Amino acid sequence: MGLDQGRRSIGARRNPDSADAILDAAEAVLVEAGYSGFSIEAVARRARAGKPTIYRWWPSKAALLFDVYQRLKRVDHPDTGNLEDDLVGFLKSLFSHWRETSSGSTFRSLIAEAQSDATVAAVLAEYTKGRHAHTGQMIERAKARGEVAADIDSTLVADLVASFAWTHLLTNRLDEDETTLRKAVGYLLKGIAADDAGSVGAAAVRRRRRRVIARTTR
Amino acid sequence: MGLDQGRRSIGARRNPDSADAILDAAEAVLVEAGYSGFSIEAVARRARAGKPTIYRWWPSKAALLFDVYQRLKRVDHPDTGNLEDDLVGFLKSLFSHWRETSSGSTFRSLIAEAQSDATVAAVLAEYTKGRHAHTGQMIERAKARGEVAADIDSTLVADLVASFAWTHLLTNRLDEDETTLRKAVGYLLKGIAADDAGSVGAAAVRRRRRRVIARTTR
DNA sequence: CGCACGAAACGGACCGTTTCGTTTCGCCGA
DNA sequence: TCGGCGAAACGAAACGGTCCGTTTCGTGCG
Repeated sequence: MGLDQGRRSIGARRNPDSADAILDAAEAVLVEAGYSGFSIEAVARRARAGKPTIYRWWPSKAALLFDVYQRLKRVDHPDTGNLEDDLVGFLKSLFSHWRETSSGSTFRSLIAEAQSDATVAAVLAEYTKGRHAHTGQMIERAKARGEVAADIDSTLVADLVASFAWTHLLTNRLDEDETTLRKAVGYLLKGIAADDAGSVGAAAVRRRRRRVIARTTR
Repeated sequence: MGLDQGRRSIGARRNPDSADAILDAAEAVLVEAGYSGFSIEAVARRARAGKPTIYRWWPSKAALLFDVYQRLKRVDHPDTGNLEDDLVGFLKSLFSHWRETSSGSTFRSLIAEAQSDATVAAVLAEYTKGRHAHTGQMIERAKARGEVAADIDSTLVADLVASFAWTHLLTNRLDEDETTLRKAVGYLLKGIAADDAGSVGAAAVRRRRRRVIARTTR
């Protein structure tokens, strides 16, 4: 299910060039004019496309934003064998991706849009649920290694991590330095650590950690 | 400093009835039509007021929202002598206040508005900084009691708690049950606990806790 | 022919501002 | 103390402008 459900799919022969031009233009407008300047008319002007063409394929502004975001999305969910490094790495990757591509503004706009459109809110909720699953897996892996207590609610922990990320995005604090990130993750991690993995053992775990090639999710 | 800085202040004799009617109308419109239906024209119609009257006193939609919010704001920062209860109580109070008054929709709208208006973002940032101070004091009190480790960054912890609250507001999850709240707070708390206040000692602390009349901040 | 396209124009909503004529209120002089 | 005058805030209406989402047109391509 998605925001673009309204698109005609039977017998449609959409012009791919046109669609790309529109997505390119949407991205450009968002970067140059910001969310407040992001209108279908502006995108159409920029893409030298007609408004009906946009409306034919994207039922709403949010659907267009969503496609722009998904075209850009590329975030690491590292697997280093150590949860702290995994989480800090994930957040660093996410923040820099949000900062350095138009993906940050796009996602901010989507969240803002969701505040006035229940449909967008629903799609965004489902989407983030899927995202949380990836983070949850990082925590489950740590649980399997005995790094994290077995009775920990990994969904809730993933939610806490995501909350941290969202708030930093929304309040324009994506430039947070690694020290602060590590401190925040550290507080949380100590709170969910397995009882036999005290602060002494943690150093041992870190020494033991495998360096695994980061997995990149689409 | 505020969003309403533009108001005339010298020799102004604003009609208080009119101002109240406008704030009442703004609140009503927000509740009945939601953020997407919240327009200056709609508020003016509802208040049987002229648009210029609104623009005379509030330079922007956000300034009006901000005044509506501040008129409603009333959240407990409890002091029970136990940080977990303080934080859970604070969150419960905040969530129910957001849920049961128009204050939640108003704050959501403000956050959304901040995504497209840098001025609003700045004011909101300063406002939340002030709010965080209250939460920070709860943590500092716990630090003084020896409940929390001395080297903990209470600002960062307050930030984490606020992130949790914001995200729940923005994703329409203000109905979170106390168990989940307590679990989330618990994870964080164990992470920042003083070393000599292990999970065994925590129960003792809880038994020892003072029940203090909750302080209500404006 | 069928269909997607760009362009143009539609009615409608809201923006922020300007121009009206009216009402309210503070001040000041009688 | 009281009456009146002027300033200021008011509601209503209308302005030009932008954007909405839709409709209509002529064009071009398969």
